[in-house]
Amino acid sequence: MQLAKFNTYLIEKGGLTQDDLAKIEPFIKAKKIVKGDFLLKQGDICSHFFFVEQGLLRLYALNEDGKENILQFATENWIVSDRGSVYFKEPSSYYIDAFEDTLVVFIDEDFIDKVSQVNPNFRKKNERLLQNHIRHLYKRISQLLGVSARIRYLDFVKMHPDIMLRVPQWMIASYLGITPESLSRVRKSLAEENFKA
Amino acid sequence: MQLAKFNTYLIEKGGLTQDDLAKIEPFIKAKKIVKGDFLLKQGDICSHFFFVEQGLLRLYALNEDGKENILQFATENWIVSDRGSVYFKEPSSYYIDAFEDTLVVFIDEDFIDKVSQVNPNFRKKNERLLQNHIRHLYKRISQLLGVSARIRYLDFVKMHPDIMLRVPQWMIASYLGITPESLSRVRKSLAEENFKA
DNA sequence: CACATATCTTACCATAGGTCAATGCGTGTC
DNA sequence: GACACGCATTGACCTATGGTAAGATATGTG
Repeated sequence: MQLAKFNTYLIEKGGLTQDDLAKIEPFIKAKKIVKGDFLLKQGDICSHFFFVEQGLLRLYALNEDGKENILQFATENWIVSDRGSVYFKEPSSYYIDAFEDTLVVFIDEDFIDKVSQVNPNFRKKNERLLQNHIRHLYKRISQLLGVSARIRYLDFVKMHPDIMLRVPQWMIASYLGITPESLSRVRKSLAEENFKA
Repeated sequence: MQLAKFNTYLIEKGGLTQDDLAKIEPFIKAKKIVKGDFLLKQGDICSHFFFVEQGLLRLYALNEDGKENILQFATENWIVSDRGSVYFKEPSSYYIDAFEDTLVVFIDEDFIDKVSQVNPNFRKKNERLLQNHIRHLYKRISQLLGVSARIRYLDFVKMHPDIMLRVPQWMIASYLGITPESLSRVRKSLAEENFKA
């Protein structure tokens, strides 16, 4: 299986060398999953981090009325998981499924330990990635706390133009925390303003 | 300066021994700050993680109309910071200030490296703490996406009864993403229901 | 005590966004 | 072409929450 992106990721973000890569190659497990397949369901204990080599995954929760709240999209080079569930072996509250046929690299805690043995810098690099992830989550919370749906949408378009093109609008609405109808209205009002201007 | 809680934290959460503690003691910097003091302002580069030995800090953003959005409270045994700013040396978008007189332990990147040299397990433990933190942030996002103000409030009361008693209601409203007036109404309606029941 | 300041509540109205139902539109299938 | 399906839009109406302004309450300070 060709895992060009995962290898590049390990080199650029994880600080590994080509030599290191050769050593850890045996530990790498990847699998092709098809659109609609689940990698995690509510109640399961999440066993892996999932790196997207090619395709598109989504992480979401269901609220009491059965409505999906999309917490994250993961396209190429993204890692998605219920990290809490992996680390603390607790049942997850979330679902992860594939919205496109997706080539996924399965990363377990063990893998991180092994890579760290091969290259001790890896743990520190990994820590930086986590800190960066936390930063993004803060930004998202900050937006949800104090920013209108309209602006959140504009921000999403700017930040994730690629995802815009790959998922239906109702998923973006779910990610933004509004209904598809509301998003449609926001888009209409934006379009009208652009026309006037 | 007595740092009983920080020491306990390093032992219990960081996996250090008493011996380790003795070795790193010289690197520990703590400082008493008074109510109203800032540890971080928008535009600054955040230089430390802040461990609260005693007192109460808050992390917040200002939106365009100058309204505060409180991202996090930190009471005893909590660490708060703009981690992105620390790690990537970028200007912060946030403020951190003290709402009570607070004894703060200043932790820099260097400190983490030093402790890791003394006890190599520390880095891995630290990673777990980060993953746990991420889990909480996901929970918060999930709530903001799909849960009413009323339920978010009830959840806050259950999760943080201590903070309830130490900060004014308008700060809790800010943390929940609503106005103080709305929170007042939520509380009223809850009170009425309890009276009926 | 008189006063100032901060917080919380209440009442009234405004608005963003939700709900429901109908319609339209594009694509795939037979 | 005819139909079904998933998605997006629209309109009418509803609800939660926001905005404003006025009191009420509490606490501190001279």
